Amino acid sequence: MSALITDPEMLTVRIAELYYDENKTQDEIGAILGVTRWKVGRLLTRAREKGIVRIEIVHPRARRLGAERELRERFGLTDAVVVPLAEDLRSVVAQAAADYLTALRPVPRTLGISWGRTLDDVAHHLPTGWANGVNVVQINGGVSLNKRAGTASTTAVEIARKGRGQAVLLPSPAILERLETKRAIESDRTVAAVLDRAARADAYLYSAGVADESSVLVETGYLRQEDVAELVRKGAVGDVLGRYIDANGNPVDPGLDERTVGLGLDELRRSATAILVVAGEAKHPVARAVVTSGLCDVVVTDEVTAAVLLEES
Amino acid sequence: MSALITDPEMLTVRIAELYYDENKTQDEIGAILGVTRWKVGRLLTRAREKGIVRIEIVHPRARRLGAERELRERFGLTDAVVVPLAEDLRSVVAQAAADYLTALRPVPRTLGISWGRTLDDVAHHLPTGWANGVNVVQINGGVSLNKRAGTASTTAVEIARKGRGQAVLLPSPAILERLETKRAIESDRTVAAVLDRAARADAYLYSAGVADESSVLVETGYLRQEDVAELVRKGAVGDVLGRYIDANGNPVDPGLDERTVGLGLDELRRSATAILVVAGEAKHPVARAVVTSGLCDVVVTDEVTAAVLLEES
DNA sequence: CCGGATTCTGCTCATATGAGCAGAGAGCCC
DNA sequence: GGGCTCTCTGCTCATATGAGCAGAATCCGG
Repeated sequence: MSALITDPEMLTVRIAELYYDENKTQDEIGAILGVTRWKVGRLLTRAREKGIVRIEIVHPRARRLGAERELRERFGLTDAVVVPLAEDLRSVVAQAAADYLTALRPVPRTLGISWGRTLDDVAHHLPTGWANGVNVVQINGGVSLNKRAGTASTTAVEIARKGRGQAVLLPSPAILERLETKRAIESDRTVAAVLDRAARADAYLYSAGVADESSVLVETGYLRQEDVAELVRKGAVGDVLGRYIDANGNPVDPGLDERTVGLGLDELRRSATAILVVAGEAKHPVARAVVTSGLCDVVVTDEVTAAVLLEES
Repeated sequence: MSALITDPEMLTVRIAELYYDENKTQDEIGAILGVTRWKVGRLLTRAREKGIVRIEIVHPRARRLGAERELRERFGLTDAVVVPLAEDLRSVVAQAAADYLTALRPVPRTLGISWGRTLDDVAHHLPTGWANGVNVVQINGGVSLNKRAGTASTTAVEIARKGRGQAVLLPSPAILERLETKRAIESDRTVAAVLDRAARADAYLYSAGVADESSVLVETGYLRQEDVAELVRKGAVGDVLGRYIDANGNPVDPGLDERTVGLGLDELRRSATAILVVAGEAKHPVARAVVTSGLCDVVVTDEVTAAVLLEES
């Protein structure tokens, strides 16, 4: 076992082996290899930096804290949650969002949510009793017309139930054909009350949609494929709360935006706790738009999306 | 960032993340997650044990110290070197053997070696100046008849040259047809002198051969395929220094063994520093025989072979 | 519901460890 | 060769950490 190692990298490796595999003390290692314990310590630090020693946390619910820190710093977010890649990515990200919501302090009295598959997943992953008396408010329309109508309302109801609180649904279409109709609906007492609560929510939890023919807004009949194609031509990268935005986070079609019912983008921007949940390659462009334009304060996503967001642009 | 985690495993994961990814102190982590620092420490230990935290040393010349320890303990070896799996396994193991020899203290004044591909590889990987004046003695015959005659002698010469010493070759066939001839050769002054030095070497470095038609002893014409097949039928698993052994490390054919020139197995067993270098699946049975029967004091091998050796038998 | 066993808790204290520093050495430009 | 910077070395010292312990909590078979 006595040894005098010549090659300095080899020395580092041997030290790492003795320290991490055999867990000897740095002092002992120094004695064995004939170097001072400080050198051992320094070499160990370098081994970790150079990646000779790789420390990995193996768990489906593990997070990528390095990426999270970078996201916070780069985009001035209050928080970021990045999960490692997995088979069922949507589910893992939804779980992470659920965990985040559960751990969120102060617990929001009123939580504004959008709807869609992602939000529904989050709802399913929330534990019963994640809060004790939250009011959940839908912040964008779409209940009635939606084929997935069931889902849209049950999402809110489920989140509320598990948080031992009430759900407040927004009884309105997502987009109206005429501006007058939209104004009229907005001024209806029931709708106005909901929108008012939505505007004053303590936190928002929402996802974003991709601007292509598969969009739910197309699927549900609010828009035709041609409309979306036209929006894309104008620079749309996706939608947030039913509102199509460009890469800078601005509405691509102000007229359309005017006819969309629900919380406005500026109101969302004004919030201190707007949580974006987004996963998957298709959503990279929207995610980038939302994060860079300050539409969210917290982002929950997967490591690939995080890496894309962090690419020098 | 504030959080109160319920699920205990989740807590462990979060702690591991904060400790290893963010390198916060256990104290800080305790404060963040609302647990005592001792609990943090204990959970961290468990995380490592349970494999939630995996620490890996990534380097071609890294070793598997856990397996090495087990080998030492199980078989009463003075030492063991186990290298991770790689493309060029033979080369990695040879490198490891070369490293081991270089680091061996006290430096042997006389080193006995066998010959073959493995030993040749080791010779190539030794650095010039690995020792300062070693005498290298061949411990088994085979020089003259061997097609690889060049290799056999150059191996010894190269090891000696790089150790700034002299090589002593054994000028004899490996196996003789008649016992009388063998006795006669052995009593020849030149041969006897070499065998004497071989018997008194400070350390031995050798490999082992597989008992099948591909054996060098067949290739070189000492044995016929039928002979090897017969030996296998009698229980041969491979050869050490040209001597065929069974799973218990005993000669399978005493008559044949008698006619084999070179260091005897008992002499090898008596040595305090007999280093076996062995790699690859084909050699698992011989490796097992050698290691379990006390023919070696040190084994240098790959992790798969090590795992096989450590299997409960 | 009870005792016994096992696990969990918070603690003390000795030890291991890294930050920071000043001097030594190596490389390098003139 | 002389001065310059940059890295490397061995050190002091404050701090982080784990072993070991005794009491608390929990589990479990009767």
